[in-house]
Amino acid sequence: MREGPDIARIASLVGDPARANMLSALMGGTALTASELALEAGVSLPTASSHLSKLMEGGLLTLASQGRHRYYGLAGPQVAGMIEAITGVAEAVGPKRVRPGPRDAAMRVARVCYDHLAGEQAVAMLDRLVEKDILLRDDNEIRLGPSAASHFAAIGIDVDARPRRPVCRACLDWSVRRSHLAGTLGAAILDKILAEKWARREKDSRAVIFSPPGKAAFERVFLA
Amino acid sequence: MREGPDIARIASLVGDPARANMLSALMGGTALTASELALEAGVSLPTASSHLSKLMEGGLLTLASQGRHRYYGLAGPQVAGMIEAITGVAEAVGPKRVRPGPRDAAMRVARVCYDHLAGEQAVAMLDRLVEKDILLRDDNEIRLGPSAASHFAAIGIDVDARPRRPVCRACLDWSVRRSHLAGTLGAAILDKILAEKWARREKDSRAVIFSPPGKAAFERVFLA
DNA sequence: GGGATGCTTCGACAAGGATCAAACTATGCG
DNA sequence: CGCATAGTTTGATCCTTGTCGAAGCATCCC
Repeated sequence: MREGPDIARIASLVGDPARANMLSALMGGTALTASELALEAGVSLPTASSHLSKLMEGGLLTLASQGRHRYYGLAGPQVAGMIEAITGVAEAVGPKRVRPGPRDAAMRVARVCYDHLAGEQAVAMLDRLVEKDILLRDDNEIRLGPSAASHFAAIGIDVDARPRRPVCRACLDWSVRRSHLAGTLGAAILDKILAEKWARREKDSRAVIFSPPGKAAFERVFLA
Repeated sequence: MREGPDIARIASLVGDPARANMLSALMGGTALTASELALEAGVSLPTASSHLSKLMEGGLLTLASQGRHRYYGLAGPQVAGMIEAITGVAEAVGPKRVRPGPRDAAMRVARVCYDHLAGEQAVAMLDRLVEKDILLRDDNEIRLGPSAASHFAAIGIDVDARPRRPVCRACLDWSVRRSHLAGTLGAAILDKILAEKWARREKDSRAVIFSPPGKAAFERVFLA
């Protein structure tokens, strides 16, 4: 018999369809209320509430009360990474759709992963940043290269002013099956993409749609 | 309601304690028989068999029949990565022991991961072997370098005479969160460590305790 | 062939847990 | 204060699923 971290407990929390849907919905990065999550999961409000308290107790969610609204969000990037990993396996072993829908295709190109960018574009970006030695990659650990501070400062991102979370993190991409950039730097880059209106978020989806000029700008800055 | 990959299905497969124990047992990369897995999970053989067929149907395992033995193994590195991610979350949110016991500390330094060494020592060893180009690492794939055969022959390990399983494999370490060496070579190295009495196994635990001279010898051979 | 071993299937049972309606608490608004 | 909205708790129902004993296949060894 094995001892050690109770992985069955965590996995079974994700293993209920209603809870899985809630967690997927929260992968968009924005915190949601209990009723929104109930709708998202397709269950009644009491049922949703019960699930949410279980997820809270399991440490997978955080709660921010604002008046009579209670906003639930993912507990952190590690939880988001786990959901991505599970999604990847589900995608790989799941029934192959004969024809992936258009939204599906957009998701593969670029999507939000908790608070940063994922998908082909994101994987390409990390590759390029490592290739240019702006970031230094060692296994799953990513560090800033010597030129990182000045490089990101030039595009308005201050890599020093973000103390709490790790600046860089590798996050496995379920569609490409390689790593993309997470951490505060990943979050800051997504912020910039949206702030500059290079891309917009698809309503009710994690897909991120680049406009043609936005795509060009993004590639000039990050893939050049 | 969400559509997309059925993550609840996959997570619920991992979400049963018996199945979770089986999957943890398979994280070493060694394929195991149904009876071994039943023992590992602490359930009867019929129960184990039922779980195994579910895991197979879910695409999480592969099966290799050899005569009347049927060896179950993880379906691939992606599945292993998912287990690792779940383990990481479980570790993070799990009950914080007020004071990690001495055995816990020992486990972090060195432990058995089915048939090879894991923990800080093992991660350091793989790093060093790659640094010296004895092993060639490419993301999660590890191959023998040109000098590998002679290097290991010098310490009594024949890297050629082990056909069945892959010689090298990266195995993610849950305590260090980086890779260590699995595969037949990893197994052979652990054998040597125990045969030379550099270390002993703690009773009823996975911890591996080095004696002071044993530690020095290990470091001389593998970390120099 | 016959017996032993490894494993799966069948059948029955028990337990856990997901679900919702209804009642209850809390916050906001006028 | 009174009413509306957001959310949780309680209780009852029902169904899924994990569990093991016994029997059934398959493979190996003598």
